[in-house]
Amino acid sequence: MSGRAVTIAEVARHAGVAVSTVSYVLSGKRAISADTRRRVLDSVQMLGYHPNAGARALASRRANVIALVLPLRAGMHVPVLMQFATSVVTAARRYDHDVLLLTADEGSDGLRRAAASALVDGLVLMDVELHDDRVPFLRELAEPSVLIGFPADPSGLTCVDLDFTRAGALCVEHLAGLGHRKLALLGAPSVVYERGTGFARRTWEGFTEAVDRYGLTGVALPCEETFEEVAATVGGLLEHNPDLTALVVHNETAVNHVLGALRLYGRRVPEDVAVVAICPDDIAERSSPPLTSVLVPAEDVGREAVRLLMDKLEGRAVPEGTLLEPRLTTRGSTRPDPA
Amino acid sequence: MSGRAVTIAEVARHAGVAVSTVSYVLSGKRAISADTRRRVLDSVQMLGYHPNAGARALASRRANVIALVLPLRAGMHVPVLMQFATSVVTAARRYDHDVLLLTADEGSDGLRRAAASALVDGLVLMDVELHDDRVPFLRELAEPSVLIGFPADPSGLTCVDLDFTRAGALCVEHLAGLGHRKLALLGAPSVVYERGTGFARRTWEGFTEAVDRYGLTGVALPCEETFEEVAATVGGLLEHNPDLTALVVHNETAVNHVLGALRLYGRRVPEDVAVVAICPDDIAERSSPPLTSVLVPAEDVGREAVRLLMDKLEGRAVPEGTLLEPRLTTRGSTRPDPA
DNA sequence: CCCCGTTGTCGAAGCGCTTCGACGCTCACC
DNA sequence: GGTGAGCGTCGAAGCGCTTCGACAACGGGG
Repeated sequence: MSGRAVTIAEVARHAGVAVSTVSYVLSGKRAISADTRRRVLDSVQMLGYHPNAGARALASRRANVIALVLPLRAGMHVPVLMQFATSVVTAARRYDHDVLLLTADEGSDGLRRAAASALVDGLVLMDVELHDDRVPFLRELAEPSVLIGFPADPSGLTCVDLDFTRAGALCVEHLAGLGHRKLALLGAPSVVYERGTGFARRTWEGFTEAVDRYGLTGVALPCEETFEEVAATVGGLLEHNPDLTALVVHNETAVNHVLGALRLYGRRVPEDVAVVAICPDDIAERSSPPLTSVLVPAEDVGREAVRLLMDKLEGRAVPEGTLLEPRLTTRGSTRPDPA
Repeated sequence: MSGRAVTIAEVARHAGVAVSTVSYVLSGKRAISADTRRRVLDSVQMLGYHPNAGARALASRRANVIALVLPLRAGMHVPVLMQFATSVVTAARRYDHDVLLLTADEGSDGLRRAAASALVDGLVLMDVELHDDRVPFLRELAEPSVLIGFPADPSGLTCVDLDFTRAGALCVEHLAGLGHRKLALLGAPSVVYERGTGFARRTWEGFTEAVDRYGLTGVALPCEETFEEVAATVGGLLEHNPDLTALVVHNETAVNHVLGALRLYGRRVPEDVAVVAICPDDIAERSSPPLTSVLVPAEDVGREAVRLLMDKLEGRAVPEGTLLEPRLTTRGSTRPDPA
């Protein structure tokens, strides 16, 4: 543990073989007799050998590290970010890679630094915005990258995300199936739309498109995140749309405030108003009543992003865009329209 | 950008000096004439040279990377974790270090791997529990580490945290100063206390101690996180303690439910019940009314952890325990007791 | 005027690993 | 019995950097 670290040379000596043989045993890049392999592996075990990452990176021109670039400011809900991060780490470990954490506030320079110094072999960027400075840079970069989220022009890139358009539509389909005719979407705070964050817009479009397709009436509004603003929005909505029977909420922070506001205005969920949320499962489950929801499959997206990056690292071709199919879970907040 | 990377040898050739001279210019470890320095720096600029991290690590026996170990499951509020993480990254960058992200689910083995392979020079562990498996391991480890949070026995380690005992006491002092005589603490979910998470207990102790010291009456309860459980807890509390005028809430997730429950029971904040929260500022500000709060200074804790780790890496002595002083911000949820 | 301490620079020896080419075997095949 | 194709192993050449010791060149003090 302490003192000088064990080197491959010591393992070789201990096992009575050449250094290169140890290397080949460990990498499996050449055939080695079962007998020799055993001896080497035993020595590795015995001496507690761990290959030096720097030396390995230098010689093999592969750091076995990928970068995970966090968004500067969360356009998405923070716990979801965290789920992404841990799922990326877990997935990367399965490919024997580690994860270097970068924040977006270094901008493209940070990415260049990490890539040019061969600190990392590839990059995963989270929460990419529609018009992101780093996108042109990534196109030029020799190191492969995968984006979580879609920029306005995804050509020449590799992007993964939940299919938010489908998610918005799915909510409408569920509600339409229950007989609701008049729906509303409460979305992200308006600043998020102005910033051009893709997922918020895409949900909005999916909602609108499905409402039209089913011949329903629907209204979509941005939604701020303090209780008072939410209450005002919900109040206005109910007042102007007395026949409203269903709400789609795509705003993790506000969703509990929405339920609070409905309580405040004496509307029961789901008897008077049905609610579908697009949010992580834990929020949906912890609400009262538990919410029918379409979850953001952070886990899956992270894993998929890593898989795509590994494919690119191996030189395999990958699709430009990967959209993950949303799944809706029915819980207590939706029920056939009583009307 | 693409093609082979620029090496120090190319810089040296371009500047007409020896490789070692370039190295010394860049590291500043030997005196170099202003003239030579200029030439070298120009060449670096011109060629877009970035030292190869692996080679540097190999030769200097310093990776210039530290590990950040995320908790397996959040005992603390997730957004706070994220703040920690970004502040650690930002602070590390100021010392010219990068951050490798590890999850706790690899346990001690993961730490050993990262340390033994010289991937990282030191470790920062988040959300350490009172009886953490990794603690004995860290004591033995040659690489220095800093813990965020205190284990039961912090001897031989370096730990940083907010002084939660003081935070609990500070809330009581604030309320006592406003004339409140009968207080309650709503804490973390009971499972957190059972798990032996230090910060939850310490707040509890600080609260209790200060209540005694001021000769007040106080009751402390764990608090679950669904609206219904919170409402039940708050309801029971109000019923059994009709003279209760103040609440301390140390549970970021539940705090909005607490406010909702108080609304539900017709108690106005702060007229009927004063509320002090221990939570991040953004939650306190976004509540209605905005909450008087003691914030968890994630930013400061992360920065301090990195500073301590850098000190250890340089061989400087550091204190075993560092407690950060809490600060209370008065907002709309507390006001002199009307009684 | 000589010697020695500074200052600035260079060359070369690693750091610990991967990988390439070489080489000695064994064995199947004709 | 000769030949060629694996198979298993070895030695050595780097990978790109840091750092140590050496050494000119230059002054200042005796």
